[in-house]
Amino acid sequence: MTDTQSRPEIIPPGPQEGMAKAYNPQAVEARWYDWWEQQGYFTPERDPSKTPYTIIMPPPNVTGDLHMGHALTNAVEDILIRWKRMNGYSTLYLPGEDHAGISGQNVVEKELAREGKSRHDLGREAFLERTWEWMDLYRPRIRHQLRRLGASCDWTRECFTMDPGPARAVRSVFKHLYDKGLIYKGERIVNWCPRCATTLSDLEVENEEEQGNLWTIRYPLADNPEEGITVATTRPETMLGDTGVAVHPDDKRWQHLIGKMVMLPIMNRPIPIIADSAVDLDFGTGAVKMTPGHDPLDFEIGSRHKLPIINILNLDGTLNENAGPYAGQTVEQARKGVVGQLTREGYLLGIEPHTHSVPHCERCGTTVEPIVSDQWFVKMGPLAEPAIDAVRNGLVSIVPERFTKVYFHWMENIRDWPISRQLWWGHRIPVWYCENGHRFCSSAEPSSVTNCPECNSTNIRQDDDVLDTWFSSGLWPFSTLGWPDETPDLEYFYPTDVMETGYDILFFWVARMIFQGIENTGEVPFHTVYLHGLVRDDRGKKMSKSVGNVIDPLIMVDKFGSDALRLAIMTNASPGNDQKFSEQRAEQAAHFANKLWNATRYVITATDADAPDADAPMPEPRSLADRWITSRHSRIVAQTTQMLEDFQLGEAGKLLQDYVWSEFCDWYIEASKTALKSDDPEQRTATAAIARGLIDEILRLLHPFMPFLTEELWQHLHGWPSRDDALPANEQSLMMAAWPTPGKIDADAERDFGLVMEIIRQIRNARAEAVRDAPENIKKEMTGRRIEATIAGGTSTPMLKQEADIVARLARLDTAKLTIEPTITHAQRPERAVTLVIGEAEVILPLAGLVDLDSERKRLQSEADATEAEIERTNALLSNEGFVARAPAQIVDRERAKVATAQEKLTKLRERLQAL
RNA sequence: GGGCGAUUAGCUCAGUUGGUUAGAGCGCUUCGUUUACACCGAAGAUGUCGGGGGUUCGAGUCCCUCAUCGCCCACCA
Repeated sequence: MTDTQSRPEIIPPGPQEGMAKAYNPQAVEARWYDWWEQQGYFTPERDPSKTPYTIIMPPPNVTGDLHMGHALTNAVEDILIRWKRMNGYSTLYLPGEDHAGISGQNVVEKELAREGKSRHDLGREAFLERTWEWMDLYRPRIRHQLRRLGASCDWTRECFTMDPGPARAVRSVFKHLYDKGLIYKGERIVNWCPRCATTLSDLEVENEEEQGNLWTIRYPLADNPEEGITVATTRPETMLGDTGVAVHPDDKRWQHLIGKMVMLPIMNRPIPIIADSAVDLDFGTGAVKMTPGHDPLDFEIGSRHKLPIINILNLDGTLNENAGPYAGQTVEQARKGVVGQLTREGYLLGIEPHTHSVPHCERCGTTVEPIVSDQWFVKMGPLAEPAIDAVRNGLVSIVPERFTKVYFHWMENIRDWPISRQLWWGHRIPVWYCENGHRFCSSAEPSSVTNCPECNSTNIRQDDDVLDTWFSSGLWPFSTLGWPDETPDLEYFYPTDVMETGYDILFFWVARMIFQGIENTGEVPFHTVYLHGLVRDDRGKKMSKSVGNVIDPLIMVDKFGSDALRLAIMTNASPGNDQKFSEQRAEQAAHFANKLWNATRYVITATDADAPDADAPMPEPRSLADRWITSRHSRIVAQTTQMLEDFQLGEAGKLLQDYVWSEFCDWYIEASKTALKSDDPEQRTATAAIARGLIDEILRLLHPFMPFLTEELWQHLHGWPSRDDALPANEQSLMMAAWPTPGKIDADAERDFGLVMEIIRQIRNARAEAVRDAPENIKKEMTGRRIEATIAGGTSTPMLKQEADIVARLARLDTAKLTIEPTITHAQRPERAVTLVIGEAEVILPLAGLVDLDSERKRLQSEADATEAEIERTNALLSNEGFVARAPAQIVDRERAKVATAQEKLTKLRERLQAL
């Protein structure tokens, strides 16, 4: 158990010492969450002038701490919520917790077991009290963990599935479906977990392939023991409950025996041979023993032929009195005994190894036994149909789209849903029985139900069973908003917008919410289902407590910060796909957080003197670098927004991270340094304003991903610690700041600064190469030394002259000796120099003593060869008539331009080669 | 038995209407203490995009097929 209870001290926002030099996630994260909440930012107004945007949080089970799956779920949801909030929507992110039916009961039973007690020792009431104690202990833990993850949810609307509101919704829905005849009680074959002592739905059963045997047994005819029928079975002990043998009506081998009776060995009971086309001719002997009490198919065939049902199992999985001599034994013991006896008595004809799937309880792993039992069911046919239509008609869309098919397949083949559970913890079935044998359903508060409506008897008893936990979960999108009352919240926020959850509970939960929503509210509960994948360990294994490969998200938060964890978990996967997570991922994201901290800190301090009024609009960019980054920034804003709209959240995060690091930091900040030291005050203020304006927008763009860090940095940028508390509350926080809108694209600036970057890169490269190849003594001399250069810029000369300081600084050139000319004659070239041809520009680096003619010739030659190859390749493409005719003009033009540029480059390279 | 996904650099993975010479992070090599950041910067190496076939002017991207791995669904005893 982690120390997630201890809460870091809250440092209230307000006058501080100034911005810390080092990024400390713990200090940053402790500051903001409570403040946000106090400011009321999490609680949306039902403002009719605004558009609502609602996400109901999938309620975590109150059975333990949050795991990485929760961290992912809540990161995705919080990103969407924060993004929409910044776009002016009235956003509701409604938190809650789930009572978790079987799991909830199990954790408490386990705790009792450590005290040597069972729930029966306590009795129902005391046990429920004990369970509530557990819930009261764990719910605050979950709350605290969600807060640390930064989930900007509205705690004033928090719900628990067992709260009075949702409980009333459960009773109302039950009564509605009951009255409509869609809930019924009946004897059906169900999955029984002997350990949990309850029924399970098919979804709660996991089938596992197991190595077993196929036994063949001879059942003699009742009237002629010499003759018989041979059956094959994987579970010989169930023969004790056999009430027939089935063969296919067309089976030549057994046709003549149809209608005859066989004598069931051991039990000495005559049972009939029946014909049913559900029997597979090719499996085993073609004859199937019928155990309608303990096999789903046998139950089905048996009910067609009115075979008696014999239950041979007690509820704890041992055999009952119907098992004759084997009563009281476990299934395993009985199997051994039955096989032994059959062998001894000569009925066993053979054993062969056979793999078959064995059902296990999803929660405890115990082998599940099919038994016939009186249970409550929801009739699914009429409910499934509109739920299928809703998705087919696009009222609900599923992201990624491929899960739509999975949804259809399940819904179209759906079977009735067994909803009663033989547990104590959960919503008790709102049905009562009176002494006169009447049964009635009431949606009223159970303690107020006192009389039978038919005979007015007060001697009534409520059904002992509780409902499948997913029954209440299925109502979650509206039960949390006050349904069945027509509350203002329901009116305003429902239907909700996005249901975000793991693909593993598409059937359990999503499908059920869809049909419950449609049936009970007349509307789909949400328009979009976004499904994320599983978080696995670094080797791709599912994280599980028993394997011990679980990564605790709160430990990651302690180590690297919540912001880093969120960014890491988001950028590590694409929608619907599993991800492998390792601590290294979070560490990497923490590095980015640190980078952002330092970059912002630099921008603030470097521009403070020239900083414009924070509310002034961004000035027109003047310098090439300013124009370039402004244009690039515009593109990033547009792309990020588009990606978020397309639910490409991870891609959006990666794009931003990449932009900030390798464009804004690596190039723009470096380039801006010369402008910020410029003698021209106008240039200084313009660049200062742009740098501040862009970092402001960068923080906005990153805020949904990294809420704490960006808020802190943004506050610093906007004058905190001297923040004026008199400002309107919604102008004080980044989380309420407006989402950026893309500005103009400046293609010229992008191209021109691209040339500058390329010149710088190539000078750096040439220099590094020359130094690397130089003799030891010269290498020493050259290390760290600035060099001189001449740049011939063609028509780019004025632009390059303007950017000369940047080029010189970043390429480590000696500014005193950097000359920029439109052209350069061969006579002007130094003897021993490296020539770089970059676009229309030529760079001459007199790396005296480092380069000899031979190696320079070789270098130029290989570059010329490469350029020639490129021209050839492109020309081949352009001479392809199909390409020119059918490719978009834009693409063709680009190829043509490419040839022209390359041709020019080649000419220059050849000239230089000849001159050497 | 059906269905879905994956297969891209040494590792983990992006790559959504087919369009420059296929990208990122980590790792690796070399260099670097330039006043935001060594949790850093610069330069570099590594790919028959699982195999085969097809459609197309053009395929990692679309179609067919095969292989390997994984998942989901299913009443073959």
